[in-house]
Amino acid sequence: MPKNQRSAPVYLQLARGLQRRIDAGELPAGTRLPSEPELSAEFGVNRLTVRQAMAELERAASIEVRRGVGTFVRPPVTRVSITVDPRSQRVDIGSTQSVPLDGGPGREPDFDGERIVAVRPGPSGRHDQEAAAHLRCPADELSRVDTVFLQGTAAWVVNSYWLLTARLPPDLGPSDSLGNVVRRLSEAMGITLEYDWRAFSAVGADVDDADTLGVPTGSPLLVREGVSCDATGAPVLYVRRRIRGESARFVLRFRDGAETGPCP
Amino acid sequence: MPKNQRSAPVYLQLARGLQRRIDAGELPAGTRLPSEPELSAEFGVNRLTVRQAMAELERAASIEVRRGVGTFVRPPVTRVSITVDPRSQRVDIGSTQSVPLDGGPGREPDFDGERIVAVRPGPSGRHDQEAAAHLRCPADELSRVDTVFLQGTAAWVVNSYWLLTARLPPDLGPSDSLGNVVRRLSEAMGITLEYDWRAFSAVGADVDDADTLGVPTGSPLLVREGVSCDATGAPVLYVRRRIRGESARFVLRFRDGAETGPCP
DNA sequence: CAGTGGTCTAGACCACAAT
DNA sequence: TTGTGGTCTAGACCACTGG
Repeated sequence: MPKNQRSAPVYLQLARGLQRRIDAGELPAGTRLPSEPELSAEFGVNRLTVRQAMAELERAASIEVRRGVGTFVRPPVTRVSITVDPRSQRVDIGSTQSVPLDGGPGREPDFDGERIVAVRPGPSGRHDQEAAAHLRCPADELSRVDTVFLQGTAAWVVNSYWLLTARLPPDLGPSDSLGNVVRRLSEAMGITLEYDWRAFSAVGADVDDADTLGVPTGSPLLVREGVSCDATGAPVLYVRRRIRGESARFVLRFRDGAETGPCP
Repeated sequence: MPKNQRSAPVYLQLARGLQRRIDAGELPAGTRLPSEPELSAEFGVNRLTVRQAMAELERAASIEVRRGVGTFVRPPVTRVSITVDPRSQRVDIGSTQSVPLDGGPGREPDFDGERIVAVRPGPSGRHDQEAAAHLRCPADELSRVDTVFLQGTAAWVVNSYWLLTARLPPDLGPSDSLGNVVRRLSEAMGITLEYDWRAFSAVGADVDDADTLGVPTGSPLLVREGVSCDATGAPVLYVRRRIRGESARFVLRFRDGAETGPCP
């Protein structure tokens, strides 16, 4: 319906054709597609062109490519819902959820929780400026703490905290693990943290996050960021969480009672 | 820091190298990168390898590739914030915002608003099952209304509504435009719609949405979906909005007063 | 081992934007 | 017209997975 000039590139035609067959149920979830050489021969195009089409579908999360094995039609995504009551403020939105990672059976979680991967005093990256603006202080007075939420060996959330270096607990270090880092920080600072604001947005994974999360660059991530403040309202902590797009969804409920239909 | 087996592919080394120089401010926003043949010669690799690296950075939204012109370092994203008061329920979260599209100067909006692009009675796609589950009715009794939010000629939101075909206003059709479609539907049904729930998640653009929004397949989209119900609490309308990731962010404020620091 | 997808090369033609 | 990025080919070697 939308754009339609001249003829679309071959790889797009191929991708759309396959996508259509997937949508129609003609290629149900789990189906193995023909191998790249086979498709290449079948459609009379170069293997690279086939690969380009496959890359489209993979980015659209329609197929899963397994090296050395084959490519398969993906099942529809199932997300974990993290429910938020819009009336009760200061609820800790989705801080300690345990989430079943997709990818099927056979995953034995050997560790669940938040793990610190880096503590960097001083400016050290792309988001320091924003953090400084949100916390209304110079960027060079801030430290950044990076953590991941693990389930088993796989990370499903990467997390960055910014706070004044002066407030950073000295005993905090990499490979320090387990438990709620926010609570840890809050106790170390002797402050009760309150929510100021939280925001939701979507970004593509940058090269680093993609690496940490084990997803391709540009993969959709759900970002939840915000500022926490002390009892006087002074901003103390800026948090920026990047969650694998397929993993979670935040839900706001507006009606009372146990209105539990087949909701999210 | 994370993964590090053997040596990374050339295209990744190249991409990371450039990304590092961008992050360091060595290649400020707006800088034009050398052309593909130039980079190809400079690093002694094939042009396709260079292109693969470029594709990585483009998916990471670090660079912008302009056909026939060149590739340029992107400025940091600036989002429009759509603020939500978590205490006031049933507020219409971000329904009628007008948003300045990125991409620089020279865009004269000739039309802003919601425009219907398709009205399809009966099952017609991938999300019909979910819609039916949310509305607790058979999928073949539902109709789907697709709309886009335009600014000028560019779409920044694609929207799908599901409701009982029996409730669909007969005078609703494609190229029907302007105004708030939800209000229109609500009036036609003679029902006051209330929020049941709304959820936020991130997905990659599928082939269709990518086409409509003019973004590459797999681009991060912020999804806001939910169910509206009538006064008795019966689910009536399921909405699924896909918003270009770079365009918007939803903000929840938890503190009272005019706490307007350099917030989101 | 054979088959799969992942990377890379060399070369070609095209559509597009600026001049 | 020139130079840019977009598509496509033919062929090669590799790393991984499974039996």
